[in-house]
Amino acid sequence: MSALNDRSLEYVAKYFKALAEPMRLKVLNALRDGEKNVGQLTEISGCTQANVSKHLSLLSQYDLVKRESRGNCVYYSISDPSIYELCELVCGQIAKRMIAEDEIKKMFIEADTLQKQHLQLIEKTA
Amino acid sequence: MSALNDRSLEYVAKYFKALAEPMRLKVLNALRDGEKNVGQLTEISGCTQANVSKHLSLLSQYDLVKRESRGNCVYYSISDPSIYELCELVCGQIAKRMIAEDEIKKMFIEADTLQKQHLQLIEKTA
DNA sequence: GCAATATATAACTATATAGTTATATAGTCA
DNA sequence: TGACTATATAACTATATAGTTATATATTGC
Repeated sequence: MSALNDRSLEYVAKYFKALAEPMRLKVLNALRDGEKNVGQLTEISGCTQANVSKHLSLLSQYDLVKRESRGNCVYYSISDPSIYELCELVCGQIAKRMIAEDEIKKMFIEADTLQKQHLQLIEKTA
Repeated sequence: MSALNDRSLEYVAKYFKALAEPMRLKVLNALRDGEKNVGQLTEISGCTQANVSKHLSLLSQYDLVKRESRGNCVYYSISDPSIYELCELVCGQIAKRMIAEDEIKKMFIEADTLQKQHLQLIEKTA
């Protein structure tokens, strides 16, 4: 990453872009416990078969998944488990942030409760 | 990543999306050796100041960069160096692939050379 | 206060792409 | 061969956003 030229940056960006889509992450997540065919992935993802096929085609283009047709089904599987490392790094980041958010939320709720109690107290004493 | 709900996937996807842009990667890359102000980043990136500002604002939103204004300049720096781990993982992937591509290219060039030699041979013997 | 500089933002255009429906393609089994 | 099932693709729409220009907002030094 020290002296990446524009072409390489372009390449890296495209790779990230392949992962920058909830539906594709859902598909990759579904493939964690082994290969699945398009029908299964369609069911899991909850969107149309056409859409799943399109996403799989893109993932396949970036070698994120392997394609193997057996019978009249096509089975997809993770081609390189290191993508999960990526996801875990990101999830780590996000977990940190969510915890922070939760703490902030709690503080707000506590503050809110305190304020309400305070107002009730004022009402009573009035 | 075992049981990520849709909201989390959305979150992860957005994080990747922040990294899925060549110009933003260029900026992050430029920040490897320490903080830089918007002017410097504009010069390095080779695009307009407005565009750099917009990208910085997005990176800032995802806590990928820290913002600090001193004087009438605003200095940005990497807020979490673990993003470089991400980039290195991706670069590793891409390096592998580029080597593979190069090998394929070589094979084509060799095949091409062979074919030309073959055709010349045919011409001569004809 | 006023000029000069640095950064952010608003408004806009152009482009990419996620999702849809409809259709094409390919394999299976009768 | 023909019906049936599974997958891929074409054509389209809607939406998001990268980049642009012009302008607003700070901050500094006079």
